[in-house]
Amino acid sequence: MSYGPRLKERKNWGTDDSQTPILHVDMDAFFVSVELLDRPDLRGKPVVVGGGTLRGVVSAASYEARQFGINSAMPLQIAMRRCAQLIVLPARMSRYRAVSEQIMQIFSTFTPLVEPISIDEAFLDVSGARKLYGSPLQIGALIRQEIHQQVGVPASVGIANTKHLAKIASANAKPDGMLLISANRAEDFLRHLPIGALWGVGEQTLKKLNSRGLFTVVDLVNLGQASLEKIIGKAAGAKLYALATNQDDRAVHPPMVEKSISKEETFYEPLQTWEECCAVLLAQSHFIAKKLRSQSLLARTIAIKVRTPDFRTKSRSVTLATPTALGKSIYEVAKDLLAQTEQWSKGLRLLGVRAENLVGAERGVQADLFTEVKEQRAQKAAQAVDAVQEKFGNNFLQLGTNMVFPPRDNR
DNA sequence: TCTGGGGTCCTAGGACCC
DNA sequence: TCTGGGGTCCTAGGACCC
Repeated sequence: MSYGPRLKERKNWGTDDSQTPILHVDMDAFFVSVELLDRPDLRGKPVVVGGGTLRGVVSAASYEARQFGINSAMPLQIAMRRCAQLIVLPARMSRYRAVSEQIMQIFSTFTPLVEPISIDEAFLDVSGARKLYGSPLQIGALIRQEIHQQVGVPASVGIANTKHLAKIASANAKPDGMLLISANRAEDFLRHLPIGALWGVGEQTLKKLNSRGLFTVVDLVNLGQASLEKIIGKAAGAKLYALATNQDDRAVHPPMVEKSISKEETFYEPLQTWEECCAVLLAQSHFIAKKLRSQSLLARTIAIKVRTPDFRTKSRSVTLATPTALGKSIYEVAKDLLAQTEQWSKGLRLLGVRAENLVGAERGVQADLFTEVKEQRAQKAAQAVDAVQEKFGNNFLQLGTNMVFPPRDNR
């Protein structure tokens, strides 16, 4: 594979980059690319990174794997069926995060206006970098070069006058390319795209629009905003119409604070008993509490999510009088919510907890923290009991209010 | 073919207040 | 007593993105 600056030749959407200050930089098959850094022997082979269990899905697929019809979000079982020699690697998130930080660091040497939108992509506004580094096109080429030399993974760059178009441009530049869409060619470029290429159009929206004979962006433009709003709702309609006509004045800005924190797990064997469910909720509640405190946040609303073996999903939530960042409080609330659903008795394929309505922690957090320390001691005690139990058999033990039972793996 | 986990945003109905 | 209208908050569920 060849790296370095190169402009996609297959389509020419202008060479005038004077009005296109927005770059969207997107790594190609990021997780796989990072794995290949550590496993060069796997280059050129069909490789995917995917969830560790049989219920997992493909997180990233090498271009060789894609030739077998394998895509991200595809169930692993199907992917393996499509390609017998498929190499499946488990995800190593901490490694990907480290590489991601390295890449974001490179971005920040070109402009302070960097907005990461996931682990492997970001928007950059380079309007202020012209004098130092050249035109957007030149900056795009430099960024690709830097990422290649310093990190060694391929990156694609889209350059346009709006965020939305820059994002679509980078998608069209893949793999390992760069695409500029000049401002005066923007609407022309959009018109020919299938509706599904627009950001925010998923399977459901596409089905709705296709069933009404709408297939390309120009169909949406001709339909008009009012009619579109009637089909897919007011907010979604207005948004989609704006994108279809390249009206997108969102600025590139540094990331906002998180609005929710959640932890959920899917179980190969559905959870069957109340005790199992509670144990999962307890661990998840503590995980969330820790994360809340590390960001000095309190949750006003606690929600749980359950999914039954027939893939039906339910949620329950409650808003507290006093916001909390305390594992025990979150757990108690989550347990009550679970009791309300009565879904757990049917067996749970998925169970999760979410903290929403986050507010900055001010006074009163100290007391919470102290309680948490006591709680950690209690957990250590519980672990000790677990150890004893592992030695002496599978009878349930009662310890204070915590039901202790053998870990899943032992059954 | 059988569907992860982390998020964001929107809708619609009901409660409540003035 | 038999019933308005606007605003805000809460809850459940759905669509979407990476």
